[in-house]
Amino acid sequence: MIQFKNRFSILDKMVLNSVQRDAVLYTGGPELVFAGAGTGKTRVLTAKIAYLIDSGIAPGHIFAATFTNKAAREMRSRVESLIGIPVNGLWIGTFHSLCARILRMEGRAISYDSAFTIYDSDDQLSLIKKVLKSLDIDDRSITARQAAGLISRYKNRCMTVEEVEKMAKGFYEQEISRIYKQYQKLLREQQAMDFDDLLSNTVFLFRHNSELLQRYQRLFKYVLVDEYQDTNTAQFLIIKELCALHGNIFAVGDDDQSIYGWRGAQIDNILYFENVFPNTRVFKLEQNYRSCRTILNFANAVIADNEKRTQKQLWTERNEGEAVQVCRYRDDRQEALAIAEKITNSVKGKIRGGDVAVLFRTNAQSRVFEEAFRRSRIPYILVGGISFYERAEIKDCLAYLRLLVNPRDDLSFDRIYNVPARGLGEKAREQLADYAKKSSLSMLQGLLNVDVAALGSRYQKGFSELKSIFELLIDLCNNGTPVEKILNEMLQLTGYLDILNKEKTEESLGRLENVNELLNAIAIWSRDNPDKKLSDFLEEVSLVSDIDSWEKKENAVNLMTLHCAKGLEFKHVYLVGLEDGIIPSKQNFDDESKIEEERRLLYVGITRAMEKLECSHVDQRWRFGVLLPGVPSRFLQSLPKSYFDYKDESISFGQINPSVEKKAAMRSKVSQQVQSPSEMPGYEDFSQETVEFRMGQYVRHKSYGRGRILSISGFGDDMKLTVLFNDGVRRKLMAKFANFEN
DNA sequence: GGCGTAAGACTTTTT
DNA sequence: GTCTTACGCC
Repeated sequence: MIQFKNRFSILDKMVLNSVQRDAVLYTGGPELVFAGAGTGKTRVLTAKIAYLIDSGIAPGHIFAATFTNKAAREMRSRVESLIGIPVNGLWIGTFHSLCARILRMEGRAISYDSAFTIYDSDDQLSLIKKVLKSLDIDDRSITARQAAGLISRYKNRCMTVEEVEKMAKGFYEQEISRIYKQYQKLLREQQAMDFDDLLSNTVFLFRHNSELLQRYQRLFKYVLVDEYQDTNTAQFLIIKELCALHGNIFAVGDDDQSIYGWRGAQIDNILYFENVFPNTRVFKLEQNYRSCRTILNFANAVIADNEKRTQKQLWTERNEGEAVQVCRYRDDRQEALAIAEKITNSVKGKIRGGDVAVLFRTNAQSRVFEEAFRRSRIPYILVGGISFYERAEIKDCLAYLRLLVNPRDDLSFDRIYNVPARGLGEKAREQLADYAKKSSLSMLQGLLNVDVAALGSRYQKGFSELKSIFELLIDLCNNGTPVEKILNEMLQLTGYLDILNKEKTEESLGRLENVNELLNAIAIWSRDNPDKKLSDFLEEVSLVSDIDSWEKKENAVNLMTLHCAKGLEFKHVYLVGLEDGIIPSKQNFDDESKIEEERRLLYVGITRAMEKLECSHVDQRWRFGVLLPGVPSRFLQSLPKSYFDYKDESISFGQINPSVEKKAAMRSKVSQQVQSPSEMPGYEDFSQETVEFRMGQYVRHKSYGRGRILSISGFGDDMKLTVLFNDGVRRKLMAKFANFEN
């Protein structure tokens, strides 16, 4: 029995309302906290952990699952500042990272050793493509993507290969089950797990090793779960097993913010929580501290249209606030330009760029905004898109490092055996693969074992080069050489750096910079984590999300998807592209439960706003290079007009919204400080380059001479220019390295 | 076996 | 409009 004393010492440090306080203090078994948007969910969760530790439960006995690493990091540091001591042993992190930790220690029970590799979705897709080829399945009948989706669904429900095999009906399902079987076999052989495996393998591990399960049941005296509405079946099973003995589960969530159904999340987990955990005590946090009344009413009205939800109504003591605006624009370009202008006017007042967010349904929508912001010289941060660790050159580097930790990772071997090119192609690979298969070795193990001459004289040079590189790197690794030194050595030995250096195209310079950035990141990481190993670094890298590295910058406007925005708040929010087919997404038209999820997504977006909310839709939108017509989202159309002010801005040509302009002009006159963009504070935050290029512009390059810009593509750091030089050669340059002379 | 060009697909959201 | 893949030439 746990003794709870010092009841109030910790609580006194936190300002909690009475429901929050009751939720924190309750320790009588299963507990479910419905925490509406902005009702202080994180505060309660943090207080709960601090309270448990203060009551005598060692941090190492607490298991707390959050939705992002960022949330985990923040929560850990808040708990530490509350109780005043470090909580090193605390198990806090995403489900994926917590499971990875368990699997690294216990994987032997399911034939995985502690050095297994984590495959991201790209790797997963590559491996499935390989499987399709080996099973001779035409990728026009089943695409790798489809197979990946279905396999992921099986795994999310913790269905084993055998179970799927048994229930597969019809040709299609049987084919998928064949793919699943072969895919799992390859993963096992290569000692690799995909994201779903981290969860499902943990379930399988517990399922087949009751002693081990009991050990963890005793270890974790308290289980806390954030964002419970977004848990999938595998996560649910893990939780259920872990608290089967004591029932000490504390789940926090909001069914109205369940937006990951497409990833296997079961909203039923939260809705039927009380059926699964008997004698559950339910708390409902309904007082919202974030948004003003107009916004909250708007949000309540939108979500009220959903059938499948628990009854609740957010309320606030905050002021009425400005009316919610719904704007109609002519097309997405006008939408972006108009919003850029509105933001420009806002930042002339007391609003900073960092207080503002533009939220959209799909990543593709960010482009027009980037363009408009560049034009208006508004600093911005784009969250998501192609992440650093997905870039080809970074994945090459990581593949080398992965192989040093796990030599059985054939997928990584495939990636790099001829990178940089050393004359080894498909034929060469087959030679080595034959040998490896005969000797039951992985590709790299085979290479290290084989007499290279036996693989054919044509490939001897390439293979012996690769072999000696790895022999050297493995030596360094065994000597405990710092990771950045190993990577640096790899870059030198393989000639990767030389090739990039020689190439001198502006694109290669970009790649070079990325590689250097990786070296720096590793060096910093090693310094901060002196007792961690290369394998730890690789794991952290595999499990980072886009939002994990996001930091609010004072002056930079935030651009992100609605999914990314969950859990965040901004003074001003622009919800853009509210058209039927975008939100709700066309692909979810068929199913009412999916429509409800889309409505929740909109609800999540709305409830991010504190003071000002503008929703917008356009008549026409550029997609795939053509203009497509659009109608306002059904979610807007079903709303009584009393909840918002409607503005048709599609009719205004040229200068947009003169009334806003006039007001802003008046305000700046009063305050006597008109800021030109270049004097904007924190302008150095503006990573997006200050130089602007136009099509047709004449430029002079230090080595290529004079030329004319033919086309511009991409934005920010990725902006590329196609320039026709006077020597008649067309060259593609990275704008940020172009360094033109005047 | 490497490199360039052309056709095709593609956009939901992400640990 | 952009990215990936396939194919043909060197």
